[in-house]
Amino acid sequence: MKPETGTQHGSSRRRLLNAAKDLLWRQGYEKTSPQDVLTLSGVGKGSLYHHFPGKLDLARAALEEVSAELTEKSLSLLSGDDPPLERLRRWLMTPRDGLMGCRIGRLANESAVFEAALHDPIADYFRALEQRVTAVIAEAVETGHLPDSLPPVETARALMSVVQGGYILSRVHQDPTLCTNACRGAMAMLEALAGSRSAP
Amino acid sequence: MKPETGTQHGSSRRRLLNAAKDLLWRQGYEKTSPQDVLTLSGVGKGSLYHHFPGKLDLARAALEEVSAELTEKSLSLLSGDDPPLERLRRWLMTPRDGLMGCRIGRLANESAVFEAALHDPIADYFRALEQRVTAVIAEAVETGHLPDSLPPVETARALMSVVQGGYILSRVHQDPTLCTNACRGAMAMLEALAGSRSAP
DNA sequence: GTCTATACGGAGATAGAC
DNA sequence: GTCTATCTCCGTATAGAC
Repeated sequence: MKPETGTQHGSSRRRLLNAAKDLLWRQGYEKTSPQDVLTLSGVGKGSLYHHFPGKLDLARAALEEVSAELTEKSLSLLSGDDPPLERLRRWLMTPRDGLMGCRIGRLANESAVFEAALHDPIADYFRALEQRVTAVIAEAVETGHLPDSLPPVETARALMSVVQGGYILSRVHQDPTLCTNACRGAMAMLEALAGSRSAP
Repeated sequence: MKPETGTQHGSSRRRLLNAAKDLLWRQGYEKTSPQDVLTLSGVGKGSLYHHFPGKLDLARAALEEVSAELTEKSLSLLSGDDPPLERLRRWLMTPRDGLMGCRIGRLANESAVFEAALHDPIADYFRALEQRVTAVIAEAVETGHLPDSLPPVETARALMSVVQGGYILSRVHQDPTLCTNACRGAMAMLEALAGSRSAP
């Protein structure tokens, strides 16, 4: 295991990355200044520009780590020997901090993301997640757990959107339960679809 | 009709508001500088601070207009004499510019929104929309167009989240069709639920 | 009401000592 | 490698002339 996990321990490079990951989550890219990262990490300005060419490169390195972590966690939730609907529920209903937002999706509206180097780690996460969710839905359809009128890819995108949009509802109303609530609504739809499957 | 609609026409106050509405949509609040607004509107700095105490107040006034416009448009799409599912479809599948994002929801992740004066117009829109979508879903359930295992509020929040999250998918992959795609997925779920209703 | 000129702080980065 | 001092530019706002 790596002992260099906290914001205040490990090499300067590691502390910068950990601080950047934290601040990118809490404030986003544009709102996070190099000074913020230095203050949180307890590192001097010289170290930052020694290890990274600039703010953008630090953010990219941080986001690559976040993307990998999130991908592993999400795919893990969607894996297992249990029925596909159960796996979907485990992913959809996993506890989320609605007020913080998705560590990756949170950045979607920043210009830097739209144009520059931050795009890749962000898109990678969404791509990997979409593939897996689509596969699980397809499996549910094939095994008769969901009606075959459901298009797997579109349905997967709808479910991913529920999660991302749920964060937005939580932020807008400053109510951490709304994200979970939206996911529960989507889960209710899936269950109703599963229930209806065995009728005819 | 009001002739003062464009960015380059009307009084200075109106031009400032129109420019601010445009830039808040395209860049968000934090990224938009007073100078940006002045350049786009063709107005001088003095006029801005004559009509508004500062950037925040200008943004709030602009967002109040956007919120009202969006509320009227959305509620209108959800109104009519046709069946509730048809109204839901009209709202869900209305054309959207995925790359631009929701003019209101786009701001959810900005700190200023979380803490300050911009909160009210944003929350107002989401509140009004949620009420209406919930009502239409409840009507669909009561009239037998959707199964009564669907909780109307949670389902409404899920559908609103699909729209908001769809914008995020579009932004992340820089593909304007993904937002529509996610909405289509949600619509497919609703239709499958409606279809299953008449079976037993 | 509208403009230009000016002020001040902080963002982002560099220089160079240690 | 890490630090402090320094630099430049821009975001935000004020002052005061017209």
